[in-house]
Amino acid sequence: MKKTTIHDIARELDVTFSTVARALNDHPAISAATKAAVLETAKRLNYQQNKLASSLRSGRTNVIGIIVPSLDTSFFSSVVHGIERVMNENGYSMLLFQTGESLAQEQKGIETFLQSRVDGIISSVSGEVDGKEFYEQISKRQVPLLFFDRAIHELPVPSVTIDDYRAGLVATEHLISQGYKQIVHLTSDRNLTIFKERFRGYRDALQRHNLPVEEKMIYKGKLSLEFGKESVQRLMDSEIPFDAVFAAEDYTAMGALQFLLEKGIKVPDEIGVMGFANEAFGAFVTPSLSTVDQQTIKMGEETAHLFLKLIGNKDFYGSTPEHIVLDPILIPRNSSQPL
Amino acid sequence: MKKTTIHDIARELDVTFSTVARALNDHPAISAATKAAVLETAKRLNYQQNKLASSLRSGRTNVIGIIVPSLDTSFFSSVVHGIERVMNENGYSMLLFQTGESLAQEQKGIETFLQSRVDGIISSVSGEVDGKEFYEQISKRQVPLLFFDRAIHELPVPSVTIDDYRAGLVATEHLISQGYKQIVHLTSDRNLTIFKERFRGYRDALQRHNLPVEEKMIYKGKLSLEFGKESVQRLMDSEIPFDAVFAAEDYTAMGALQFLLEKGIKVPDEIGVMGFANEAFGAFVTPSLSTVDQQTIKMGEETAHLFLKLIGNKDFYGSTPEHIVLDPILIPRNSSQPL
DNA sequence: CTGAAAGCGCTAACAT
DNA sequence: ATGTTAGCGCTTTCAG
Repeated sequence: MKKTTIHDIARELDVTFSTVARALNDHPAISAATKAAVLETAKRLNYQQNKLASSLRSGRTNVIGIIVPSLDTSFFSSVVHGIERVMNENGYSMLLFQTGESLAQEQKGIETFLQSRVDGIISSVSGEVDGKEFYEQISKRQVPLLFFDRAIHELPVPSVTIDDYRAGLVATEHLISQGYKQIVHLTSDRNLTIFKERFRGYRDALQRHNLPVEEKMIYKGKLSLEFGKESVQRLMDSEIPFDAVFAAEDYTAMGALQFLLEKGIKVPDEIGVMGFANEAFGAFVTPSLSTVDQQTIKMGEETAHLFLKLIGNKDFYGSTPEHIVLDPILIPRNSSQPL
Repeated sequence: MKKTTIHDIARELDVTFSTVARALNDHPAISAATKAAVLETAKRLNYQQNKLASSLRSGRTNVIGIIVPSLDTSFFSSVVHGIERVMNENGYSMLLFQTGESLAQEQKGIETFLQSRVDGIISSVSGEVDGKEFYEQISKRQVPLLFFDRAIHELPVPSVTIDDYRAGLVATEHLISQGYKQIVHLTSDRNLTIFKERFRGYRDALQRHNLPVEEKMIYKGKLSLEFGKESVQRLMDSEIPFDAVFAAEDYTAMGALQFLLEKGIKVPDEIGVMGFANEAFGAFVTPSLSTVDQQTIKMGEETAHLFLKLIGNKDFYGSTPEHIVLDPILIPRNSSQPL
């Protein structure tokens, strides 16, 4: 069963294929009668436009490429969910690529997208990317590029992020306002702006309230349940006094929380715990985990909307890039609020 | 800056474009010297193959389309994660489409994929699809199709699922083995095989152990935290005696669990609770939630492997479809195990 | 309102 | 080992 083309429809109706093409694209200069006939025949012959041919000729694919570290993370899958919904409503398809935080994969993804002639690329860069050269291969080709959450700030590229500095600040100030004074910070060892910003917020909050910022209170590692446990274990082993833990990610906070409870320490009365990301489990655990919400779906939607707005510009890289910064939402729960 | 094509490379090197094409595709009949020269020039001119042209001509896109209800669900995003990783390793790109459980969206996704000439479609059908006609538009076009998790069993299409019947059976038998005798089942009102199978397992487990299967113990609704709470509320209001709840999904189980705890009922001592899906929160809540793991990432990987295996066949629809059925893994935790 | 013709960038059969 | 040629199925100018 060969595939139906506009030539087949043309032959049936005894018109030329270019008339058929116009009818199918709802061209104004085609009579209603012809359009109806073409549409009917197309349906009857089970015609499906070949987008490859159409894109090759027109230079537009209506496809965008999305690069994320991993979909097996509620943060990214939720943002992608938001992006896809909006882009889809606006006639775009989405090619998806996971990097697994590897630079080689990121390179492969970009190349694939470029070769597929996507109309734009939306990326949240992996932890291994540093320097701007890497992503310049995209701007050199004049392919529209947007970052979300993890941006490369040296590059004049639009982005949608949350205010991680403010998030770190607000989270820490919340702990301080609850009476905690010796606050440990657990953060990532990856070289990512988001974590540096959260740390800056933590640091500034302490300073603002005349609390010391101490090396021994800051732990870096691979964010995870285990890292949270280990860190608290190490703190206790070295008998460093602390009365609260602010982790840059919820699983890590959860690890800390679990370890504390196992050791019979009362949370939040003796030690307060604060996470980051608003994972689903936070609301369900006991004590419920205080955290910061990143507005994931909104981030995706805003990213898509910004893309749609900018794609109209003839000169994407000529205009100064727009940066949308979403507000983090503090979600105080029981783990950080002693009576 | 016009894009470089094989013609540009050919001109530089004073060969024909077909020599360049061959060199680029590592054709055996091209001298090493020419290949090297072509590769060097390609790199220098920043050449990127145009996959649209190549696919249009060759009839293969190396793109597969994935249809899922929503990425904002840990189950689906996790499976997609597994599919993407494997397909990507094998040179495929992935177009992603979310249906939001809507038939109209599902239709749109299929059409887009067909028009994009994907090499295959992997789908987990939405709750609104019934009958096989819908998906026959794909088989009619001879485009390889695979189902995962939610399949249409009337269609001779390969699939990767878990044994939901067994899962329901094992989960219920576990409850029975723990001494529970009046087990409520909370399930979905959607017309999906997965839920019917879980129910069948529940029913058969009761019958096997000479326990009555009663209408009043079975609640159908939109699976969610709220539905879990409501159902338990209603049970208590109508004073129907029960000693365990088996929900077909973890959030629903969590709702039931929370409501019971709020009412001062001891879980698991007075009432046992069992969920389904092994959501992250289950391990963290108190009491920890017993559940059934669906091997999501493995499901994705198996789906991809099956696809890769079958795509080789010249006659996809000629051979009897292979069905891979994964074993559900019972994860007994505290919510179902009284001392 | 419709037709004719060119060409997007590549693959692949057929030559040489 | 390389060149020639003919499309893949469409969009888009230029004609009429």
